[in-house]
Amino acid sequence: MGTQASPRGRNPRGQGDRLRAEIIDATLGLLDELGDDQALSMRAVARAVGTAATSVYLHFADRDALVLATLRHCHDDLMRAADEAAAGSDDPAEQLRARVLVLGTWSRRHPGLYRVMHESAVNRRPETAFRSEVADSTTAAVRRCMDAGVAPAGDAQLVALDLRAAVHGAVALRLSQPQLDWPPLTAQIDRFLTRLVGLPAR
Amino acid sequence: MGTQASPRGRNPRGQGDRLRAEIIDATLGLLDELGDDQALSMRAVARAVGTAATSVYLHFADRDALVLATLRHCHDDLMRAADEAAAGSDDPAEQLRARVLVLGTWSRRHPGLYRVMHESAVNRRPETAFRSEVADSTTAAVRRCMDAGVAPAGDAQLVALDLRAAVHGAVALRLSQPQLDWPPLTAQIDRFLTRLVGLPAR
DNA sequence: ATCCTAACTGAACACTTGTAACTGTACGGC
DNA sequence: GCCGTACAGTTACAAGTGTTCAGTTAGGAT
Repeated sequence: MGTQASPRGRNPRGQGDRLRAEIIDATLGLLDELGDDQALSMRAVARAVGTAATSVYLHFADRDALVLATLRHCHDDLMRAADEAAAGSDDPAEQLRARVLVLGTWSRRHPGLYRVMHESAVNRRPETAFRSEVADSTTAAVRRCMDAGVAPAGDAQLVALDLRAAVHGAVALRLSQPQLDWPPLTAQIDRFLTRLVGLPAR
Repeated sequence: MGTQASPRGRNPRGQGDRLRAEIIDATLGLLDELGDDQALSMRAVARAVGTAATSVYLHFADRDALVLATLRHCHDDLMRAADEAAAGSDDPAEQLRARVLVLGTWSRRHPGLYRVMHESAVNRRPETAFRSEVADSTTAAVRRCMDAGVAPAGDAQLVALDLRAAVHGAVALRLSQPQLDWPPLTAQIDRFLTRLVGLPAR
């Protein structure tokens, strides 16, 4: 329980940011366990890092700032994963599929973090505008499919919204009731790609 | 702020359960405001009812029991609304549509409660098995569409799951970022009914 | 008028929380 | 040798939490 890290030594002069990185890292872990940003306590973060509770305030103004910074970190990681997955193919359809599947695999690897990113009250604050990047990249991928003719022409933004909603719903249902046994997510996502976007069946 | 109800008088002899109903009612209101069952405090409930904090324990063993009872109440209300809506038509397609639309309108009327019902950690407990009733009723409605020939035959359970996921996703996205302006939910649900279930376009 | 008991209350325990104010400590330059 | 400063820890406070326990009231039966 008392996941007290080894008594950390002080950082050398120029590297005061090292503690900052450790704090964000610990916060990522805690948020993933908790699945709720409101349940995160500064003291728990400090305990996990092995530092004094007040030392967190040297790098983050308050709890909200810490959560926000951590979620931004999280978001960048998710975006990078999506971009990397899409880079594996030249086919726009495969790129869209890869991009969407990343959401599924990422949510399985970091269930709590996925929940915090999508359900937390922080999303209602303007500082989390970065979240729209994921939406925009999906819309762009859908549009490329239409332009390439692998998907019927249409309102890319609306189609992308339908796809995002469906995929998020599929993921969210699985996260909220993990004790049930769900049919494979990948097949469900493929159905969404076929029926909502109009990609050819695999 | 101090939503202190009028100093309530004691209930007559046989009607001790009246306080129980008032407590559940207050809890419904608080959970809808908070959108998170972990943020609910027994003292806040007591304040809202206008009673002593300890009196809550006369009717509920602990906080979890109170939340569970409240969610069960909530669920019954949702099911009744869906059944009533479906009773308005004889066409299985219209019945399915009405049933699904109820989820949308209910979520708009009780955003916080919808979130608690779908996102709360209580869902991972076996006592919330009643949640599957909503899923089952949707599956049955889909199957009736297939049997009546208004939807192409197929795996009703799988189709219903796709539909539920999509609708829940559409609702959840809107709830988690209400500051964005979303296209109409009804039209989106109709697209889902057409493309995922195969109902004729309206 | 008495008593029983259902219905309810107040005070208290043993915490946890965010955060401000203060107090060190060791390293690099002088 | 000295000292400023970047980096950190200690102490403390006021507020809040779930829950328990020992009462206290009042309505109905005797």
